[in-house]
Amino acid sequence: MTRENWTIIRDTLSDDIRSGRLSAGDQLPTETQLADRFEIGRHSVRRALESLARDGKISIEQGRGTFVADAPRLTYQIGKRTRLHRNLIPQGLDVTSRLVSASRVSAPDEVAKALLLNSGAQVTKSQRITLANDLPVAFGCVYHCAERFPDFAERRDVLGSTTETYRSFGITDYVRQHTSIFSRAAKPEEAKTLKQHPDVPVLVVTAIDATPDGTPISTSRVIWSAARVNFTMEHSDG
Amino acid sequence: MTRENWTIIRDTLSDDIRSGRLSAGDQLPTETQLADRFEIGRHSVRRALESLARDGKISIEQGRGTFVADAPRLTYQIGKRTRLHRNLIPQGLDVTSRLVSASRVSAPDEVAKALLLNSGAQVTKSQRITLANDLPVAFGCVYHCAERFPDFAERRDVLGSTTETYRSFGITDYVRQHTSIFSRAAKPEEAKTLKQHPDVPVLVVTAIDATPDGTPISTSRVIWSAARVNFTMEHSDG
DNA sequence: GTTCATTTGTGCGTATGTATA
DNA sequence: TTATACATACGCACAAATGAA
Repeated sequence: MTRENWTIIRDTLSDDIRSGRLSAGDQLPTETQLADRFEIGRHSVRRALESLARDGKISIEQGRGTFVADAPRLTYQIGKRTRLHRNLIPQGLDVTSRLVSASRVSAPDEVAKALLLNSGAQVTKSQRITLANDLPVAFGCVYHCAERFPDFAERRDVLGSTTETYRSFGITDYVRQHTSIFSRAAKPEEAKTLKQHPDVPVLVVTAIDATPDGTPISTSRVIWSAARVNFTMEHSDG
Repeated sequence: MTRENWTIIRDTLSDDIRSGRLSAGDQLPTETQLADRFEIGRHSVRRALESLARDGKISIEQGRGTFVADAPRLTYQIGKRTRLHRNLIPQGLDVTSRLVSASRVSAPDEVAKALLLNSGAQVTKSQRITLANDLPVAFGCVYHCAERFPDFAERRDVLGSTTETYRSFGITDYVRQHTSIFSRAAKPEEAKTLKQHPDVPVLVVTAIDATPDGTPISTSRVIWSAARVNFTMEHSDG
């Protein structure tokens, strides 16, 4: 079994990145240059680059070039008290979360079920995107019961934190009740939103938050870049 | 922006599978036949098939052909009391777990740290593979302190369950203390072990189990097929 | 056990489209 | 507008794995 051509260049570049011969943000040679240097076809070069892009090691940008990725994989802790900012800021990342759109819709079946509402009840839908050091890492939407939280998205945008927003509705504490995670290929729009290569998969995280007595107050569905996140869970009470 | 060729065949086949026009286990036309039928090149066909394989919808086997996947995505519940069999049997899947190898090694740094042992302490390493309906879904290894659990792997193999094995060591209860999950591309051997297409990513799950008083008793590192699993977590105490 | 047809895997050359600066 | 660099696409050849004759 002889070594395949494309794995040679993949491993060479991968080593160059790990060892620091290529550092974050550096531009790689063009595909044609790599093909010439390694004396292989451009198809093989592209295959190697795709493989590296899928692992988040490089970023391929049409018309510009190929660059060593500069975003470290961030750790996101899921737990009973999942809080975005407490979670990500300690890693030295500049984390921001931006409201993309807010609307009022009749609840899709899964949402109604999660929030214990009648099928088709009115809910608010807030779409948000989360960036770490200006690079998107996740985006998705949160649903709230429209009757109880009529202007959740707007208040959240003004107050700057989910915890504060709930407080403004008289809810002093809330906990994560349920989380599910699975992996799938990214849709083209998702790859674009996350500014990642179309072949990088995404992790779909569905969650339900509730008040401490167990009443569900929100459900969310967030698409994470699989190459840029690492989930951890502590199963104690914290 | 016109539609790309390869996405047409991907979506056509994907629809055929969803609608039941192609059912589990069916053999797809050969790549050449598909290229002829859709009047596109074989490269585009292969690209579409790879995309479907990455999502676990089909299984591509060199020398045999391409088949509609017949394994449903299983749900694995992670929680304070994670138990393999209680977890997977209710889904109507025939779940088996087989010991691949057992050995005694000096603990790698991460293992020593997780088990609160001195660096280089002796630990037992059991490698196991888990199958659902005879198809591999995960494989990995569990480490135990060699002093406290000298023959864990062998006892586990005889007794048939982890819970029973711990009981034989005088431990009547244990809980999941910590879990972490991230996604990466599969290594070629991993793809082979999981009998999956080389481009399907894997989810790496690292965990620490402990007695209820918080003393760690084992740490594990399990590679899951990203296309065949869906993790869920309940954050209550159960 | 060997040979052979079948089917997927790897690889190269080439042409053209599209995004970026 | 132009040049550059990545994206899509086709055709062809040969390698490697499988299974049946």
